[in-house]
Amino acid sequence: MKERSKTPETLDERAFLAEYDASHYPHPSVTTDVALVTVGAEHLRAVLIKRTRHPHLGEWGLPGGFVAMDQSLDEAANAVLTKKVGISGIFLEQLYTFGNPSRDPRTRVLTVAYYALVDEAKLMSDQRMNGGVTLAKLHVPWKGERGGPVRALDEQGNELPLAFDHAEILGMVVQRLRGKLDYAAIGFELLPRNFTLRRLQMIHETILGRPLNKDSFRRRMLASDLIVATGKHEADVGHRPAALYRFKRKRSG
Amino acid sequence: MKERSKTPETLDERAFLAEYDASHYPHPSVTTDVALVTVGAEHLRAVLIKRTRHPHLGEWGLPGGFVAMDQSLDEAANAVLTKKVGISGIFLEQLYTFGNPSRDPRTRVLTVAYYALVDEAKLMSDQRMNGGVTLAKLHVPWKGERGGPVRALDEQGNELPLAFDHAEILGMVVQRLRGKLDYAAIGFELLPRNFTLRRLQMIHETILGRPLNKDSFRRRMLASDLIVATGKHEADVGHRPAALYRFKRKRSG
DNA sequence: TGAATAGTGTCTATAAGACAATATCCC
DNA sequence: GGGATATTGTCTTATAGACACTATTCA
Repeated sequence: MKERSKTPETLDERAFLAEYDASHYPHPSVTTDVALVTVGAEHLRAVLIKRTRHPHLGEWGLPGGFVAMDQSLDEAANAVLTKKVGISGIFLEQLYTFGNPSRDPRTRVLTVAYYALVDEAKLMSDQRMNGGVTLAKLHVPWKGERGGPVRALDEQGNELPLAFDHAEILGMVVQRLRGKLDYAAIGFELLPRNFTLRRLQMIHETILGRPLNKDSFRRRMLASDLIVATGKHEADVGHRPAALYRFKRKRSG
Repeated sequence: MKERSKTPETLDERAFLAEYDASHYPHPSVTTDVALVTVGAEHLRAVLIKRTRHPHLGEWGLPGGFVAMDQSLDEAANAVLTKKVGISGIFLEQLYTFGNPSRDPRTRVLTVAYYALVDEAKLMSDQRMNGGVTLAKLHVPWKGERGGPVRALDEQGNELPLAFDHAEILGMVVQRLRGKLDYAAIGFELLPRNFTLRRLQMIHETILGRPLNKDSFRRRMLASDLIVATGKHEADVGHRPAALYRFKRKRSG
């Protein structure tokens, strides 16, 4: 540390201030928005909150909040989940940072977007979906990993207008999920602890938006070393009960 | 639109201000850092600039700069390339946003990291690598897509100490490149317009850090519909000259 | 001609898709 | 037993890796 003071003290200070004095520049506001995604029977779904303030009052937006000065981005995203949705301890990963200068009409607001994954049963178990909070169905108007905005629909299939650039953010979430599905263990984040291969396949099909070959899917999963048979089986299903599997957490070594 | 004004005007204004008045909160500084990467004979390489200011004076950092209030993040990253390295019109993509509160000892500084890819010949053609700017060799101490920081070395193999969290950023660049290589056309960004299959394979091998099967690589590339034979061949190579190929830009449809 | 790498052809192993047959549960 | 889905097994096809062989250039 001491070697650095070879440079004259005055220069050090001048240089230092030139870069760090925040008040020299106006700074953008920084928020984090979290797309909390789950997979229902037929659709990808995301938690949306009805805006009670301008701008985009009455439209639907992702849960979000400002990043505090002493908070890491991950902490800020976790805080959004806890405070706005009342859920924690789930898969959460940074997605992308959206910074178009005109994305918020008030002032310059960057948002560091995250996405979170959760089993639908866990999400619905508590009374989280009350007035102003909904679990919208996502309609993806493109195939494969092409990308682009998605639409949000309510139970009746009515369009829920999305605030800001949140349709883009949700679109990128779908794109990311489709891309990661093959090589990352994200399907399991959307299922309860024990699950059948059929349920897992349905998760994959819903994310990808296309049917998968059953034989091949089963073989790949069983060969993947990602899941273990629990020895248990379904019950009360009206047909031969399927074996229940569990996600094998990555080897501790 | 008129329905919204059911809410009293005063509430509108109060709500509006509560969210938008920037001065209510201190805001973090936001910079963008760009990892400009190329592939040399044996190594991945990245452009580094020697810091002439505190903190981390004398260490090496990625080219970077503040994001201006009227600039999109992409524009800010492009401006960094133009102003700090004197290059433009190359592949540039957002990587990740780093926001650990202690990553910069001065004040809270988020950085939206980008990575850019360029053909080594194009980079070296001009006199860009002068005092304080170097094209460091990257040493990746992990295999596959595990991730983690990488080290920067000069021509003699001496360690170039990296400032801030730039070793992590470069590590994530390598991770991203390895992940995208199979399904995205990024290899071509690192080559001149015309190239041989062998050169393309070397690019892939350098990025992945492992040898690839020649027959299989050639077959995959020729079947991929991503490249076209130009009809031309190498010259003056001391052995049978290889056919030159060109990247086929995505169909305009 | 020899060194060196490009390019072709063939064989084998592996994984995916298709399909048929059998198993097991609830009603 | 009948309905419904699980699970197993076999066959076919596509792709990757291995290897042998031929082709072409410069020195």
